[in-house]
Amino acid sequence: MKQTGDLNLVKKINKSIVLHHIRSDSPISRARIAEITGLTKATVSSLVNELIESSLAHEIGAGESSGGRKPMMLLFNGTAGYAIGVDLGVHDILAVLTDLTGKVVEEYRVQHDNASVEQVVGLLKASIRELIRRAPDSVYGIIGIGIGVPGICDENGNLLFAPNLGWENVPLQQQVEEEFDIPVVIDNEANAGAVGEKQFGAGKDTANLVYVSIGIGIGAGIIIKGELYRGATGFSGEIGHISIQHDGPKCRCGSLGCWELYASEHALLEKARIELGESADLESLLRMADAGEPAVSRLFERLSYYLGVGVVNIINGYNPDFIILGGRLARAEKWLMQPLQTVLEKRSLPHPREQLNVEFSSLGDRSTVLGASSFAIAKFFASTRVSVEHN
Amino acid sequence: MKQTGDLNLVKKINKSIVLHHIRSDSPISRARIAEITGLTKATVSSLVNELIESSLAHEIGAGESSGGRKPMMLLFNGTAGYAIGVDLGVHDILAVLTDLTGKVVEEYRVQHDNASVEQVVGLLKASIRELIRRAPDSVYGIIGIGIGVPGICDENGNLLFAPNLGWENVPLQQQVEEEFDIPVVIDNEANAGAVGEKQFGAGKDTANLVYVSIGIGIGAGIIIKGELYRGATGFSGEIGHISIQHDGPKCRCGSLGCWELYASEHALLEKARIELGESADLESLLRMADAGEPAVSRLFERLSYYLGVGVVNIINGYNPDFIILGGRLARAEKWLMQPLQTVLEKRSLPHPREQLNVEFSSLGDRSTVLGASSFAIAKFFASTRVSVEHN
DNA sequence: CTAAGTTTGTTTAATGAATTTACAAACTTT
DNA sequence: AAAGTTTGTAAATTCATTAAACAAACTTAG
Repeated sequence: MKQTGDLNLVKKINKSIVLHHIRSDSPISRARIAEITGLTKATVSSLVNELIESSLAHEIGAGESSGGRKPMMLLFNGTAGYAIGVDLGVHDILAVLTDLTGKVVEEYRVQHDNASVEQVVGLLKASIRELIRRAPDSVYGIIGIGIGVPGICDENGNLLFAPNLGWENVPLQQQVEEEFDIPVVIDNEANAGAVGEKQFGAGKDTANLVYVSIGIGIGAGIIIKGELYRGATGFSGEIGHISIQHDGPKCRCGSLGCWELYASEHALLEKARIELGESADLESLLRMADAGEPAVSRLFERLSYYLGVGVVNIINGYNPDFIILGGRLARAEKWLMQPLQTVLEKRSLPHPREQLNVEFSSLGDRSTVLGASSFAIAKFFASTRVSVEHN
Repeated sequence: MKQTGDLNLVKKINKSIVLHHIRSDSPISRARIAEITGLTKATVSSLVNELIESSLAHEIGAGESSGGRKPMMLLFNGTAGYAIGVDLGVHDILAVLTDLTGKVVEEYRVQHDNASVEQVVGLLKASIRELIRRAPDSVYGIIGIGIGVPGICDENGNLLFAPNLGWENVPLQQQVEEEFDIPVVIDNEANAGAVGEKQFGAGKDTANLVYVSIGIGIGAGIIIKGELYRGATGFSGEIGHISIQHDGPKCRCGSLGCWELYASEHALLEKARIELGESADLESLLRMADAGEPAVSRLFERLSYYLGVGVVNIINGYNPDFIILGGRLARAEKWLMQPLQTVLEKRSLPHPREQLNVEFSSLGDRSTVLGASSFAIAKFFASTRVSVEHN
């Protein structure tokens, strides 16, 4: 049912607002918070003191006077607890331990051969266990685990379908929650990546962005007005299966001419195998391009073109003001960026484009883990203390 | 700045919840509202009495007892005020006067030849003036005007670009507001249509739907979790310009192979001209198809195919659970539905499709006006309703 | 037909979070 | 040193919700 209003809600809202400012505008004084929120100084004072009480904020001493008594500056206490973010990849697992600000303090990587679900989930749990072991002591301990997966999930944290892993219907959240008895959030790796970029990457100051993850397949995470947008059933952005050629080759999804048949890493390697007469991986293709092999540069150029076609569709369909390209293929930025820009300039509607920015991810392969950890932190603040939204 | 919490907000929230139930579950008793909202009987009683005070609800007598005192049933007072909804078309204007429940009480239609912006806006104002003249007396009078336009608008109600009208940068909201001194909302006709369908049409029980308006161009209105979704810049869903053939014919938008080049009314008529050797309008094509002309049926069949290709893109990209096809081409439902369904079954991902429904609009050409009027009503309740005390 | 139980809706007192007003402490400026 | 500013806390007030009590209106069991 819908949330009704009462004093509890009022306090929750205001505490959330106060904490938000301490988190994002720190160091900041009580008086300044009162000024920008419109709350009275008394209210802010009381809420801040409760936050200090619960170790989420602390005073760090007096600041500069502006003509009167010196303000007592407040800081968010990022080390009151720690979160774990995991990127469950098709061939490897990347897990990080972050503090409550999202800063990475420990990292753990492991390859897997994807032999069986049990084995991979076992490795996943082992990674988490290792990071828990390494976590510093803190007031709240490990407050949550976020996992980004290469597939679609439902709202209960079941991994419904992960084609590139070959998994179906794995109750991942339940399994991990039972193991560690810590709140777990599962979401698509592109959604996590979008949040990661929004929070820590190029999209920091943007309320509307699309993160396109170009790996073996293509996925997208869409953030509108600061919030992750999921489709009707909780998983959206199967954007790799938007057709860019209605009579193109058949895709395993049933449709024809899907974008991901043209612009994914898989598509690139396939084309390379055909045109170069031998199979190569992305790393060697990059080396060959660097060495000045024209056939390979042409491959990347062709890929950029198709990438651009799909990105134009995103622009026209979703109308973001920032597009961030990530995933494994982001390493080829050098070869992709310029031709991509050309396609966009030629093909996108003038109105949406005006204020549009396109960039490759600056977080390397960490977009997803950072976003996943961010999910865990958000859940902690939503359930325990206060709800966190806005911008 | 963000809204902080105080007692005012609490009351506003709860009053809004109570009114919502009176609007949608009426006739309903105070006790029942308390039961389903979780508010106490005392609170509900107090809020209901204020709503009655301000003429938005009234008592209609006792209902059936369920083993105790008979409940006093409440009704929403739909005639406390009236709203005007307008569909500004490329060749005509349709305007309606509705009560606060959205029920149409007066209608006004007029053709226009789109000679100049001034002339058409003049006709628009005349239509509104006529409906205001015809409006019954009421407590609040005309509470707002909503206008659906065939183009993209910004949040200030400026019509930025309407290609099929040939208009650019018309401050429509301002012009109409100045004329009548009544709050005005401007939005895209497809957005309005989506809201109309959600409120009064096939999409009543659906939280996630896409309304595709297939007219001279193609537009879409997207509703996610009951709310209209607009892109970053306040106008989204230029879905007609998603490319379904990356190397297709050039579109005026700059891209190639846009959907609307294949599946709009304009595309159909163009194809008809070429294949039949003479130009015809939609109405005559429908007559010819009814008369059994195989060349014409083939035209519709071909159109359905392209329609399907784009709809599959919508399904994969937005993941709605209801798609409603409206606009002028909805009249061809008979010829389009079956082949369209075939394409969808063949081409869409299994997961999204499972719970998907596709239907043609049942509101005829009224989806947009009803949605537009609904915008006006929503604006009234969002701004005025709660602060109607102590006038 | 009466007594007991139920349901509805109002009244009254209590709760608690924010606001308003006042004020002390700590600065800067003149 | 006096005057003015700024910060943060304290006390009193406000007000919407809740909780508890209750009267009115109705049904049902015996």
